[in-house]
Amino acid sequence: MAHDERRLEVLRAIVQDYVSTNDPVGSKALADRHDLGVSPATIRNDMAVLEEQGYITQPHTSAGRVPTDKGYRLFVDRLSAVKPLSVAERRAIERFLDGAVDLHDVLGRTVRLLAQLTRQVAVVQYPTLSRSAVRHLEVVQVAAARLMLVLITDTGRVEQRVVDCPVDIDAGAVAELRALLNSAFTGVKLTEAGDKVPDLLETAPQHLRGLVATVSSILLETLVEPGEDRLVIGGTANLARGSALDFQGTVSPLLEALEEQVVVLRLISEVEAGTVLVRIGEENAHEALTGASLVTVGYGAQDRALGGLGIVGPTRMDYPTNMAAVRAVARYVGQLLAES
Amino acid sequence: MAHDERRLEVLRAIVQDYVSTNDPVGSKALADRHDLGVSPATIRNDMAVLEEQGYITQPHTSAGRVPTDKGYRLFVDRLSAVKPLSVAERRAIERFLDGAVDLHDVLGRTVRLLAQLTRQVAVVQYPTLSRSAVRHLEVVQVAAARLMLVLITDTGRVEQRVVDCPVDIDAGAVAELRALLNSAFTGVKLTEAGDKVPDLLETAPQHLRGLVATVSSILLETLVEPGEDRLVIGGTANLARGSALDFQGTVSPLLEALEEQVVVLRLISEVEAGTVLVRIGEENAHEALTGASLVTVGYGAQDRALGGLGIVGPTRMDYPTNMAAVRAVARYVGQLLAES
DNA sequence: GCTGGCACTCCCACCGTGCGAGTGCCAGCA
DNA sequence: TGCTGGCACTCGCACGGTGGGAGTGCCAGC
Repeated sequence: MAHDERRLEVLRAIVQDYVSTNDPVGSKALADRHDLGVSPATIRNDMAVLEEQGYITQPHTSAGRVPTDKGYRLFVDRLSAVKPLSVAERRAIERFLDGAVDLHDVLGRTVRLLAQLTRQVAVVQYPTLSRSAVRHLEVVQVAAARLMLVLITDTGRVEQRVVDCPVDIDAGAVAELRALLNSAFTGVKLTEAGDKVPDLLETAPQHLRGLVATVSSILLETLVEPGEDRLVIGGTANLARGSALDFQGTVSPLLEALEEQVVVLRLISEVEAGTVLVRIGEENAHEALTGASLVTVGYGAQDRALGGLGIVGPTRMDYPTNMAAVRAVARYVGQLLAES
Repeated sequence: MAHDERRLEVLRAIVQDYVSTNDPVGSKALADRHDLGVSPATIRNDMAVLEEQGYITQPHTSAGRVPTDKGYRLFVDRLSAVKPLSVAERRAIERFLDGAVDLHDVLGRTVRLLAQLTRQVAVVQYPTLSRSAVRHLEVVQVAAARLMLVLITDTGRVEQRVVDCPVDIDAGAVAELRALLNSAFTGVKLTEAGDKVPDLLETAPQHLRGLVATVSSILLETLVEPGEDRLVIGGTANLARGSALDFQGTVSPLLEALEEQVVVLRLISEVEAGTVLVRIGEENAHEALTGASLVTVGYGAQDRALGGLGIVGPTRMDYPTNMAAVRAVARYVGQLLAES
């Protein structure tokens, strides 16, 4: 029916106006600013229906309407097209990310870029260890009975662990150990590293067995485990900035949740490369994220996501633009990392 | 003169009361809450003098007095003793930091601990590269003409750089290069690494010269340079929390400055191990830090500071307690890192 | 040099009010 | 049947006036 379409048009107009002005929007303002072809009175009727359906609400009688989470959801799913970035923005992305010297630097730049582009809090996950493979394992002797294990993955991550050994180790053993570990693990996915351990133990010369066992267990325990994933966060100033109003006065619970990392990590790792995922307000089970929206996407090669990135902001945000920015940045980062 | 002493006592009382209540403190309240042995009228006279000397000020007529930056300075320098930590707090420090698996983890825990202990924003610098020595240099082939250089320092830092080479490299060359670099640089301080390059180039076999030159220059350019220092920041939620009032409404400039890192890094690296440094309000040249105080200290072995750590908060903070916390944490972190 | 008393200042919280934006409903019209 | 203009009603909010209270400076007395 034509009615339904117009109602959706009204909802779209409400979302757009509310996002840009931050004021509850009334029927008259809508009629003025949009070519809906009907009078305010008609719009009022539509609004009443939309309200009954739960897409909009009014903060108090005789105020304008505000989209609900459900309203934003409908808007994102059916009423908006991802807005292409301007040439200037594309150029800014390139300029910002080019010249990065290492993974840490790439992700640091990415998070700043994303924060600047969207004026929201930006979040970037380090490439997941669980989807990475071993490129090289280095063993460095730190003290007589202490080794440092350095894992270099094919995604460019470098992780270190200190291993305490029961007995002193001589330099020759270190070299042997290094060779053994590399021949066993190089090229192996971290999730499958565990399967290689029995073989490794068998082929290891007698005098190294104990050492190899200790080292492998540390490797598996501390590196393969999920929860070892890292997050870079930036643009928190954007939270304190305008959107104090959007979070009923205080942003500190949200900041705490962000610093805690674990909640956001769980959400951000449920991504696919290329598909932008939007979670709105109450859809985020966690309490501190009620009232906030996440826009996330996986980055990496086409076939597999190395990790996720995205933004966190008030539910009242410009979804089309932000989705575009997140997607574009992820694409560019994916390319950049594929090269190295 | 006895007068002067009592005046200082009055100043101390003002600072203490103001810090704990956040209300401008009047003569009557002072007389009630402190045993100054004189009447409010006398205190008023002292206050008038203190105000004339610039130690306190009143927000408006008929309000109580508030310490100025100068007043806090005097308080910190002469009127306060660093408050020893409670046993529970000491135990909390140990419990919090024990079980850290690597440098990243240690510093992450440190920053959370410090933020929790002081209820301020905590800042921890990675051990400065300029004061570190090379423990090991690893060279990993990433592509035909691309190497990854991994630097492991004696302070536990691991840094990586990607090096693009003009020509393809075979595996043998990589091994030779690794051996050359390690024999030249292992044990050498990063600041002195430059001096070793001429020797290195001379002893390098003909066919590796070009490669060695490329790699060394990357090493020196990107790793020895200052500005490569890193910062971990935590507890920003504490900023948004109560102290919104302390920063004339908005904390976002301060958050921006923190994320920028460079300003704070400059301040935090001017530390000595063991000596707690306090910078109050206007003393911080940078605009965004006006209105904020920094309490910093170097951590590391007794003889040399590996890096700095500290807190950032409103000028209205509990200096004695925070100074104690910062010092205790630095000491503990120093010990922890000395072991590894 | 300290003290109590006193007059004065001035912020702030409180309150009542009018305005305006916005709504819902209704009768009329295409 | 659905859209429209009109109208009465609601209610939040900005606004201005006001009283109380906390705090001060000064002064005379001890």
